[in-house]
Amino acid sequence: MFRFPVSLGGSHDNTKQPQPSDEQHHRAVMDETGLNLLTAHTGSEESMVDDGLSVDMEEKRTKCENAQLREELKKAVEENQRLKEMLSQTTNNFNSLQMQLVAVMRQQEDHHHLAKTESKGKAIKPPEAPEMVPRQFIDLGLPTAEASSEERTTVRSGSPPSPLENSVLRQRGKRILEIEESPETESNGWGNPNKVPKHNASLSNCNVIDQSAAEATMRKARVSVRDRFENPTLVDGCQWRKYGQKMAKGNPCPRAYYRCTMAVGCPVRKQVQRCAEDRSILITTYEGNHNHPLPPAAMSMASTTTAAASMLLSGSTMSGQADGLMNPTNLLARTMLPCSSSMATISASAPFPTITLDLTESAPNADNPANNNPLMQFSQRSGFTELNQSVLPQMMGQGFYYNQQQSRFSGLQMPAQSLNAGESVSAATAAIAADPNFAAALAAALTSIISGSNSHQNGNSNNSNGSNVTTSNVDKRP
DNA sequence: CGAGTTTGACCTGCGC
DNA sequence: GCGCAGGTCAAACTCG
Repeated sequence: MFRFPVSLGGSHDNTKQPQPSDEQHHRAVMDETGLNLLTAHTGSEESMVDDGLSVDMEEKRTKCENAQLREELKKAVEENQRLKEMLSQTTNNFNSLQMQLVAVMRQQEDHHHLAKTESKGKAIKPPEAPEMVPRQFIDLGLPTAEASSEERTTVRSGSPPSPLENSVLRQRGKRILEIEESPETESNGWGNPNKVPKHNASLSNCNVIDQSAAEATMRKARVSVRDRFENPTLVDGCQWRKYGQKMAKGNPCPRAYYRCTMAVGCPVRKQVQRCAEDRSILITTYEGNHNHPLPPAAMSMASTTTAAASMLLSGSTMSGQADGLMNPTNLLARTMLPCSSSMATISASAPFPTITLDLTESAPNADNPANNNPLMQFSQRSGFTELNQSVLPQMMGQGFYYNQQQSRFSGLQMPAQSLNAGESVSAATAAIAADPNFAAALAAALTSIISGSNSHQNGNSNNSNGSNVTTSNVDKRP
């Protein structure tokens, strides 16, 4: 069984182990805001006031502290060892899955080639249905009716290949992605969304228009996070570069604009502004999806915000696609809502659909750092077991990079209140399977858990790992 | 010297 | 059409 005991709740750690990055976090907060915010007291150093104890007493205390530190170190080493084992096992599973994928793709390719060869003898070739399996699984580009997978890849706007995609292509001997920077991409890469070429609308292909609209919608969807700026959760682990600052109307504090610089062409931007009413509150608004894997430190926030964005969109687009249960974002749409009344609000009146995650309010169990992360809250509030508490956040954080690109829009219209644990687990399994990295290992683990603990499972076939490879082809890519 | 920040100018959308 | 506000660009500047 796979267990991921790593807490992704931002930089919080249940074990309260020494965190040398705390100071960096706070400095980063200050840098990020560009607002010269004061940093909070970072040290946990205790008062060293002489209380009159004798030297012996102090020595005893020092020894005691040393023992405690050694104990913590020992625990950390054990934890590290466990993580290493898990990593190697996961890597093995990933490799095997990848090999299977390549085999399937080669089969498909051969089949396709064969069909083409046969059709060459005929004057008119009947329209072919797109190859669904490979694209659904690996092609993160927007599917068009006539574009081949290679074409779709090149159309993509400035997004570097995913590791999986790249590796597959490497194995196919095609390094397409290295030459994918089209002139349009160059000119638009960072381009102002407002500067999206208008001639696009004149393209004859309606799909292109739909895609543009879909992209625009997704691009405009925002997730706003309110948090006190001393909360390191806001330091999301990504690298940001400030590209502008502006005074916003109605707020004496300037708004700073940042873009993600962790990968060339990453479309994610964020705005940081202090709350006008309470200047100790930072409002960070994220926009867009990362096109690169995120560092662990960034997983928590990124998964939270992108999940919220996806939730927002899946609830607003109402596409009615049949892939609802296969979409991990729907899982969040279904799981976050029931518990999000106090921490997440959706604004329909805003210029762009925006969901606000308010992390300033402490949860009842305030001593639990996980409460700062809505996803953690979800996993706890929804009655998930230890498995879910450990696996789900990890899976979400790890998987969203791919998941966002595979299924942007989905149409799950299931009332949030109807969610039950069984469905959650089913959806969780689907979500896991949508992530190429962890599909094999985690889906197997979850399935075994489900079959063991959820005898009342409703028998929904969507929860099985077998069908997950054919995830939605509704959307797919920024 | 390169990377990041600052800041005024510019562009675009929207309401009137 | 005009003005306003939000958002972005890019040259100048700063910093390590």
